[in-house]
Amino acid sequence: MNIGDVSKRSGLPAKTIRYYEDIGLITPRRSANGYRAFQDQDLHKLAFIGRARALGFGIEDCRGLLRLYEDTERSSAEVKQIAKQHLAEIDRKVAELTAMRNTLTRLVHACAGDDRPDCPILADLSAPPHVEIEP
Amino acid sequence: MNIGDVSKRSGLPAKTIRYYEDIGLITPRRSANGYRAFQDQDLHKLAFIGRARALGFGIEDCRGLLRLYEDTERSSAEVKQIAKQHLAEIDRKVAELTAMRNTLTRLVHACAGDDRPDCPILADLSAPPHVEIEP
DNA sequence: GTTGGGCCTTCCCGTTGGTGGAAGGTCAAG
DNA sequence: CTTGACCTTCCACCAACGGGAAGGCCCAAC
Repeated sequence: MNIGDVSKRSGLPAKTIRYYEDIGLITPRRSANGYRAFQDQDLHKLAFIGRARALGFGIEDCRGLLRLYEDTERSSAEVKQIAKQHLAEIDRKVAELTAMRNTLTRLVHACAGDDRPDCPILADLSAPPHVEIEP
Repeated sequence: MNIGDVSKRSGLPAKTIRYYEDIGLITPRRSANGYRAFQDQDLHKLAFIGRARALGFGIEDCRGLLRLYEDTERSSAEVKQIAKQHLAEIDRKVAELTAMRNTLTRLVHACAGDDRPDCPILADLSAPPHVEIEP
């Protein structure tokens, strides 16, 4: 398989696949002409990485998961540990975004959005941050 | 005011303030010794940017908001437009993270997390993606 | 006067996870 | 033989800074 085939089958852009080789996630063989010669194993790994990335795992997490995947002596606890940490990070991000969303929603609702210059959004950004104590 | 004072008062790292000057968000004057000489106006702008950044606005949005802030002829509709687009982007990210969170939570719960190698998380990553049907 | 420490300056590299493009080699069809 | 679709490497770029080096400036203490 050439990189184009693998790209189609894995859903990953060829550039990304080359990048993954660069950083040592995969090590495809080479044909005599210098082209990368992918095997099913490589394709499988790339699909694995693609799914891990789709779940938001970082590249180093992917490397760790791949290593555990190939290690039949692994303990599921190691895998779960990585996943739990990532889950915590996601929760952190969701909380951060939700806080932004709350404030922004309030501001957007408070803004008339007409021809006049008066704007609660700019007022909020320019004012010293006033605490929200909404019981 | 030197950069250290402005850093303390605005809560932004000195590095960040220099960066904001680099990209043209602020243009502080210079003292004879080459030090940046900030005025209240600069501090005010930086605080504005800091609050906008805290709401997740990108640098270019900040530039736009700052321009509108200084334009007394603005219409609040322009401001609201930027905020609404940003809000939509936040919603998109929250939805994405929530989808990841759902899958990950299910997988983490399904994984024993013990000494044995059997792991539903790795199984899911290595298998073709199976659809999740939402009721 | 000079030494020390704490500021300040610019400059360049590193981050994350790739994407875009240029310059050039390879291969199969017509 | 040429064309076009592949493939290769290399270099540059994105956001939004952070780290650290090398050097200048300033003020107080000795």
